[in-house]
Amino acid sequence: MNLFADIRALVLSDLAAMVADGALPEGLSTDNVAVEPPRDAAHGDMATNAAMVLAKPAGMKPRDIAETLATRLSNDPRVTSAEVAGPGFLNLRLAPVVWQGIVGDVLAAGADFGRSDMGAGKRVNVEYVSANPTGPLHVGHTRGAVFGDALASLLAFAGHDVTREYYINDGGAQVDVLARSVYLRYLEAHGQDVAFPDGTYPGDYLIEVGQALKEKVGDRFVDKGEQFWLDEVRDYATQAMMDLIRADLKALGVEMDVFYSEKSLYGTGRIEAALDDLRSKGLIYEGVLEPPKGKKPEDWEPRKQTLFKSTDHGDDVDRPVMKSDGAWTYFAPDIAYHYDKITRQNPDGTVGFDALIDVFGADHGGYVKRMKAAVSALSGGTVPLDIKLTQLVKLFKNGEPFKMSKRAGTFVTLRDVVDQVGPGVTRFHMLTRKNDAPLDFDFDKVLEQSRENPVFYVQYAFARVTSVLGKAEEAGIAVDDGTLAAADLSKLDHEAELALAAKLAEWPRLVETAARSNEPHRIAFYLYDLAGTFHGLWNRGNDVPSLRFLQEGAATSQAKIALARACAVVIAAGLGILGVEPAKELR
RNA sequence: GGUCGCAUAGCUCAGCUGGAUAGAGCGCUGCCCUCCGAAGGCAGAGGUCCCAGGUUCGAAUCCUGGUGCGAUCGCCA
Repeated sequence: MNLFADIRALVLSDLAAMVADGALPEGLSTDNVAVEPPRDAAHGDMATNAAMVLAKPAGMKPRDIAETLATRLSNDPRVTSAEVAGPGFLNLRLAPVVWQGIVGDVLAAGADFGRSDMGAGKRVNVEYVSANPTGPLHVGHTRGAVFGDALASLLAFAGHDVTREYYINDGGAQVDVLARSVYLRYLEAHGQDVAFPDGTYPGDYLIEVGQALKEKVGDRFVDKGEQFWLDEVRDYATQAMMDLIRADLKALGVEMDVFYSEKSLYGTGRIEAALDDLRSKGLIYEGVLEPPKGKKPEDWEPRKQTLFKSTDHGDDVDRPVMKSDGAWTYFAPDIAYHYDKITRQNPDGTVGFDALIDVFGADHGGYVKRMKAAVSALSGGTVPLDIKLTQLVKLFKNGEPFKMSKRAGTFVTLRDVVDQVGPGVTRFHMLTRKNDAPLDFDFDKVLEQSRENPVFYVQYAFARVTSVLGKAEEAGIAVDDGTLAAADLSKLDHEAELALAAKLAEWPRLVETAARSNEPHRIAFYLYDLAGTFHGLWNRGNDVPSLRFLQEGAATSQAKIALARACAVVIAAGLGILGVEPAKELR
């Protein structure tokens, strides 16, 4: 199904034949032989570097290898020409029937076109969002949520067995702060005048939580010491916040497989177990850390702490797992959590995951090395952990920067964004940048209907196809996918039509490269590119009537419409990975 | 000071894990609708891929050292 892989296989089999003939020495590695689309389409449809890769180990001139290989490749019916170019590139041109076949392939496979078994069922855990349960999700979380979700879908599409997971930070001091803040709102609900001192959360979203708490417990906690209510209020508040966050995620179309509680690690011996594992490897010790180089913190003083020897696994300094007062640092439960990911008993009897991915905000960048060190140590280096950082989202309104301030109550929540522009636009736009590049989000521009706006441009292509299908049906032409797949695709003989089919042929390959690098944004860019090619063909129909999708005869129409429909199928598949609903019409 | 990330056209950004003459959108210049598929399309100008070395058939891409911007740096998660 992946045309590039097919042609690569052809190249490899011809190389093997050359070895059998004595035209090449035995034992050459062909791992680096690539078959790729050439950067410049004028060079042909595909190019291979085989001759250049093999020249040195074979002790031969690249052009000599290329000449022989070219002759062999030309014998394949799919190849219409094979030319040696430059230092030893081999440029291939493929027969129209190959491209026409792609259209049939797409229609036959439908939404599964491009699905890959590259992942070979490997179990991958993608952890994302993991926002503190202290309030609604804001824009920053939104980007992480969109990115993680699209990445998870991408990996699943590429043949991985994916688990989407959210780590609830319900064990640290911040949920105590939450509890105290809710308690204040609770007193307020009882008619008391309350002030919110520094270190509490004054957000309005807690008002109704305080109200609800009042309805639940009455005046039982009023004017009582913290020891009487903290645990219960904390549990109640955390629960309420997680409900809020779940609803936020749902509004965005994100659904997690697992919510994992940090709190569940405490008092159950699981943190101790994880650290024992490290201790047994000689990686836990008591010690005093050096002060940070350069500017010394004002209040720095040497302290003896329990440390994890993360420097043995690539970190720069060892990291504390226990504070000087004997309490765990935040790092300790994180270690235990990742230990759980590695050793977890799965329902199907397997243990743990083959690979872990964490999606963090950029402000957690300093945390990457120690987390990788921990996973490397715990798994004995067998489970790779990739950590993707998502950069800042800069908000704009009408081109003007939109300042956020938690204190002034002008911070923008996920709900604000989704309610204003919709989940689809939000998701697509958030994926129009690499994860490690800052992202501009302009509330007005993302809704603009122009080529400048990739979301619109891609949706518009899909809508145009839908419109063509509708017109065809009105004209009495059958356009169901089965009929279209069986159409006489040899009628697609124009260079512009074949170019569009060739663009479709890139999709399976793109899925694999995007998945390999954990970069879902590539899907968005591809879709924009594909939409551009489609719109280009559509517009050439203005000047060249034979390029229009609706033609006089039903048979010709069906062939042309098959191409359009194939575009729509791939667009829908791509949007599906991004979590965006294709639009049948635009208003 | 350490660490991580980023640096590509006037602007915003891609660049398919090392390939050929580095791409797209916006902006700019010039074309294309009395109607039939123009919320669009075609063509053109525009580049020291931050700098200096290195690796090799070949570097925007990999390595080393710089420069600039951002994030972060032991009892906050």
